[in-house]
Amino acid sequence: MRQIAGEVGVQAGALYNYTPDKQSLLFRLMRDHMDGLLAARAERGDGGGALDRLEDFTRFHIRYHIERPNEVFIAYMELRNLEPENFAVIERLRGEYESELEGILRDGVAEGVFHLTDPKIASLAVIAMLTGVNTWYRPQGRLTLDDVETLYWDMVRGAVGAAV
Amino acid sequence: MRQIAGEVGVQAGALYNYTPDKQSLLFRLMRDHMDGLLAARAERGDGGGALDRLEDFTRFHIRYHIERPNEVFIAYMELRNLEPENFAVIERLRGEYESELEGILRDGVAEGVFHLTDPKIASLAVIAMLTGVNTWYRPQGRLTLDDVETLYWDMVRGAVGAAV
DNA sequence: AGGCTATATGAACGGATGTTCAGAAAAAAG
DNA sequence: CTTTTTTCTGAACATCCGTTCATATAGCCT
Repeated sequence: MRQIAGEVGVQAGALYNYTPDKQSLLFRLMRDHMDGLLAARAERGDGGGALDRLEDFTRFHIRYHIERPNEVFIAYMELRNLEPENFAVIERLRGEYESELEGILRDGVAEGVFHLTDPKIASLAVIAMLTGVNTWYRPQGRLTLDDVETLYWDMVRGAVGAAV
Repeated sequence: MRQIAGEVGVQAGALYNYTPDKQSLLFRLMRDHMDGLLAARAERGDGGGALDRLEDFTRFHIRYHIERPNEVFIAYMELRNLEPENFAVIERLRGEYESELEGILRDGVAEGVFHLTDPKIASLAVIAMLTGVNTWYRPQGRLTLDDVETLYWDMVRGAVGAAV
């Protein structure tokens, strides 16, 4: 708390005009992040075939997460510091987001364009793969964000068994 | 330290007969984990074509990590608590492991069995995907470890552009 | 200008942390 | 059994942490 206050340019006590305690601050940070993610995702049109929707999801996920490295870092590293009740809320939101992808995968299987025996597991695998970009991507690196999106889209398309 | 001592059944001070300080304890834990991982990996035969070697890597990675959830958890969550010098050592070991996979992918591209424009990125993507199993797998779940291995192998094979 | 509300300070609190160390206890060696 | 070595205890240390609160400051309204 003293560190946060320091970066804001204020004493630690002053923070308690804005949050009842540290746990609430962390929770609101993480819930706002998930709300923002779900809202931004909802803005994307969900029309078209499963293949197009999966490509859109892939590019969206990478871009949204890369643009918010701090939130993403906290969302993953501080999960264990949430009180059980707060943890449950965040996990539910995360589940909602995963269901978005799972729905696309199921539709694609139904369309016959994806070949997956377990869309639920596949959605977790794809999200893990995509979120992994945050651990190595550097804006000044050799790849543009567009390059990265395309590379990952190729891999995701293959992973779900879509034709080349 | 008091918590660790408690689980061992000893007072905190006694731990300092076995480690000079907390940082060394964490570092040794993580280095031993990486050493073990590399050693276990080295024991696997590296003969055969790239496709077989990739399948072996996939199954090996999932199984080795699932059998050591605590070490893996610490290896990921406590990275930021390593002093720079120690961090560099762990990162180098991790790089060694990633290079194993990258080598397989490069060989597969050379053989014409994989279709990847960037084997380095692909290796990171595959490892992220595989390690993700640790976040959801539960031994009493609906899938056996063998099921999981096979599901992921199907996805990995597709992701690297291998023929079905 | 004066009063009111919102916000900030700075010291203090109780408790947790990593670490040290003199002395007790336990184990090994003779 | 006695001595020596290894291991453990229990208290103490300095420092850090989240949080509270009386007091001071700042901004706004009339």
